[in-house]
Amino acid sequence: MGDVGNKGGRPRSEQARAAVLHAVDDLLVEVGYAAMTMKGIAERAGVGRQTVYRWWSTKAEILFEASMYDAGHELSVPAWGDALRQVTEYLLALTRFLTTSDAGAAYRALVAAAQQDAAVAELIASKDILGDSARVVLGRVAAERPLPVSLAQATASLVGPTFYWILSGRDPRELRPAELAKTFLADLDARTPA
Amino acid sequence: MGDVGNKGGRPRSEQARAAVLHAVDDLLVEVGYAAMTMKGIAERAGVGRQTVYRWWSTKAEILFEASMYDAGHELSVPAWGDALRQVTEYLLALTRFLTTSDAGAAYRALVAAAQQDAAVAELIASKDILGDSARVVLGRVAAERPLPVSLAQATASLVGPTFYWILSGRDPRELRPAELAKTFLADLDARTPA
Amino acid sequence: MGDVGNKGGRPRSEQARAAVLHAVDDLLVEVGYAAMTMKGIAERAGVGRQTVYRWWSTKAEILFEASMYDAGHELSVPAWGDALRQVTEYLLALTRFLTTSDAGAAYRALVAAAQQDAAVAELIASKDILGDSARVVLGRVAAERPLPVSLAQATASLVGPTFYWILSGRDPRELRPAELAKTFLADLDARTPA
Amino acid sequence: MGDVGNKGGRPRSEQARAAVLHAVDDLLVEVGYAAMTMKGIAERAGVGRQTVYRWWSTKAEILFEASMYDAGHELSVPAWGDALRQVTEYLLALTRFLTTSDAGAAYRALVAAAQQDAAVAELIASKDILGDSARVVLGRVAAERPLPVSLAQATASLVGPTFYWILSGRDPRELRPAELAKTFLADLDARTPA
DNA sequence: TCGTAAGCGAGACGGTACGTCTGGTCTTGAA
DNA sequence: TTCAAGACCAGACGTACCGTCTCGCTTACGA
Repeated sequence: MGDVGNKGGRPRSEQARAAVLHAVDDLLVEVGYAAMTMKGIAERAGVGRQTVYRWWSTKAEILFEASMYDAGHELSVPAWGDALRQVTEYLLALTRFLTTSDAGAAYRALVAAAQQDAAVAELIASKDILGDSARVVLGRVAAERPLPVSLAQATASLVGPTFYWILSGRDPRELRPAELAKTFLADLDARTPA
Repeated sequence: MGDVGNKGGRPRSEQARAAVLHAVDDLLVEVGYAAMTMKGIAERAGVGRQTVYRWWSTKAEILFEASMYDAGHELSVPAWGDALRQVTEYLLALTRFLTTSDAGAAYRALVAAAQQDAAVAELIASKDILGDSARVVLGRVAAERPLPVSLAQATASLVGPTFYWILSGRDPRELRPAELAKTFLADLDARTPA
Repeated sequence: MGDVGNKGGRPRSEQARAAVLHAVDDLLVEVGYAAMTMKGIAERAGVGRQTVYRWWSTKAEILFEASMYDAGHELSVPAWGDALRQVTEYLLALTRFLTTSDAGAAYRALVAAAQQDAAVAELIASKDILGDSARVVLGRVAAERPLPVSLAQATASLVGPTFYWILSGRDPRELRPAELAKTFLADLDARTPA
Repeated sequence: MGDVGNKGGRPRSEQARAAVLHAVDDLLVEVGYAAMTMKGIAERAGVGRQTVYRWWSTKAEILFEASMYDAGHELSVPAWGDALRQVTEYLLALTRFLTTSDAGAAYRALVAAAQQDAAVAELIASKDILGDSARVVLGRVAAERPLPVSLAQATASLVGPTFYWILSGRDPRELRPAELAKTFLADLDARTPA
C-alpha cells in the first residue's frame, strides 16, 4: 500500500539496479571517482545508459546509494569497556575508515564533490554518517557523566581532529588516537562540575 | 646567474601570467571549480591555451598559485588580549574563511580535488595554510603555559572541529567559536600539571 | 471464414488501427517523414508501441497504408474533352499532387525511402500509383489513335518530365503542363503512320 | 589575395578532408546512405568527430562534395555522330549512372534526402548534375535544328522518362534508350517548322 | 644587425564523455 | 490474445573540453 501510483508498464529491474551499484563500487576502487563516468558505469554494469539516467541523476547519487550502507558497519564499535576505551576504539575505526576503507573512499569523494555541488552537499547532509556513528559513542559516554557541552560541539570535537588531519592530507601516522581520546575526555571532566 | 640555461628566445610574458591568475580568481567565483576549464581560463585571460599548459599542468596548480597568498592574511589574528580571546578570534576567522571567503572557496576546492588526485594532495601538503595559521596562535598560547600535547595534536584539535563541521556540510550556525575556544583551552589546563 | 486462424483472445482493435493511420497522416504534415518516429506515432495515436510493431514493420508501411488510398482520387481526371485536354488536365493534377498534396508528400517520402530500402522499393512497386493513373489517361487517348510505342514508354514519357522536374528540386513554375501535353501528343502523331 | 581573413591558427588539414571524403564514398557503397552516420564517417576516416562537424553540417553535404565531381564525367558523351546517336548514348549513360554507378547511388540518395530536408534540396538545386549534362547534349542537337520548345522543357523531356522509371522502382530492362531517343527527336522534328 | 630561439595568440587536430533521443524488445496487469 | 504502459539494452546524436600540434608573429640575446 501507499507506494505506487503506476498504472502499468514493465516494473523496474532489480537486477539492473544491483548491477549498477556493484559497478560503481568496483569502479571507485579501480579508477577512482574522477575517472568514473556515467558511460563507464553503464557499460561495466551491462546496462543501457538511459537506464542509469532514469534512476539516478549523477554518479554521486549512485555512489551514495551504493556505499553508505557499509559505512555504518565500519564505524560502529562494541559497547565494551570504559569511556576511554570506547572513544579510542572509535577513533581507530574512524581513521581506518577514512584512510583505507573503500566505503571511506566513497565518503571522501562525496564530501569532495559536495564542496562544488549543492545537490551533493544536500545528499550528504541528509545522512550524517560520521556524526551518527559518533553520537552512538557519545550516548554511551554520556551515560556515565552528562555532557557539559552541546551534542553538536561534542560531535565536532570528537570527529573533527581526525577528519581534518586526513582530509587535509597530513600524515596519518602523526595521529595518536589514544592521545586524542584522552584529550577529548579530559575536557569533559574539566568542564563537568564535580 | 644560476637560474637560467636558456640561450635566447623571448622571455616569459609577465602580463600573460598575471592575466591567467586573475582569470582563475574570477572564474572560481563566477562558475565554480568544477565548471572551470583550462579552455575557459585561457579564453578569459585572452591567452593561448598552449601558454597556459606551458606553465601549469592543471587548474589546481593555477588556483593554488592564485589564491594561497591571500589565505594567510585572512587567517591571521592580532596578538592582542589573552589566550581565550585570541583563540576565539582565530576560530571566527577560520569559520569566515571556510564559509564566505573566495580564498577559502579555493582552499576547499583544492582539498576536494586532493581526495582524488595525488598531485593536488602533494600540492596542498607542501604549504599547510590552515596548520601554519593555527600554529601562530598556538605559539602565543604556549608562551603562557606549555602545551601538554604534541603540536600536531594541538593543531588538529584547534582546527579540526570547525573544519569538519563546515566541510561535511553541517549548518555553520550551530557552531559556537567562543564555546569551542573554551573547550580547547579547558583541556590544556586540565592536562597541564599544576 | 477463411481470414482467421486465431483460436481466441482479444480481437484486434479497429480503433487502434485507425488511430495509428490518422496519427501518421497528421505527423507527416506536421513534422515531415524524417522526423516521424515509431515512438512518436504510438504516442500521438495513444497506442502502445508494441501495438504498432505488431501490425506494421516500418513507418513506410504505415504511411503506405495511410496515404495511398487518397492518391488515386487526386490523380484521376474526368473523361471529358479531347486528348489534349485530358492529357493537360492530367499533368496539372500530377503537378498539384507532387507539389502541394499531403498524399503526394507521402508518395515522395516513400519514393525517397525506396532508394535506400529494398523493402520500401518493393512496396511502392507493388502499387504503381503514378503509372496506374497515367495508364487510365493513355487508354482513353489510345482509343482515338493507337499508341506507336510500348505502354511502358508512353507512361514514362507522360509522367517522367514532371516527376523529374519536381523531385530533383527544380522550380515548378518553369513547368508548362499545356506545353508538355502538346509535346507528348506531337510525338504520338509524328510516329503514327498516317 | 582576397581569399583569406583568418588571422592565425593551425591551417586546415587537407589530409583530414580527403580522408573524410573517401570514407563517405566507401561507406555509401558498403552500408548505404541510411546506415551511414557522422560517427561512422569520422571513425572510418580516422578523424575526430568535431573535425567532421567543423567543416560539414550533415552527411548529405559531405556526400555532395565527395560524389558530384565524378558524376559529371560519367554523364558526358563524346561529340561524335549524329543527333540520334548522341541522344541514345546519353540515355544509356544516364541509365547506367542511375542504376549501377556509385556516384549515381550518391545522387539518388541526395535526391531522396532532399524530399524531406530543405537544406539538401537547396544543395542539389545549386548544381544540377543531370540537367547540366543533358543541356550539353541538347546544345549539340540544337546546332543542327533549333529547339522548338524551351530549354527547360527539352531537358525535362530528355531526362524525365528515364529518371522516373528508375527512381520509382520500375524494372530498368523495360527501358529502351534507343526507342526513347527516337521519340524525343521525333517530337523535335514534328514541332519544328519546315 | 642579423640569426637563432623561445614565447606568444589562434585555432585545427584526434579523442572521449556528456545527457538526450530513438530503435526494437520485453514484461507487466487489465480487458 | 490484444491492449496501454513503460522499463530494458543498444547506440547515434551534436556539443564541450581534453591535451597536442602547427601556424605566423613577436621579442630577446649573442655572434
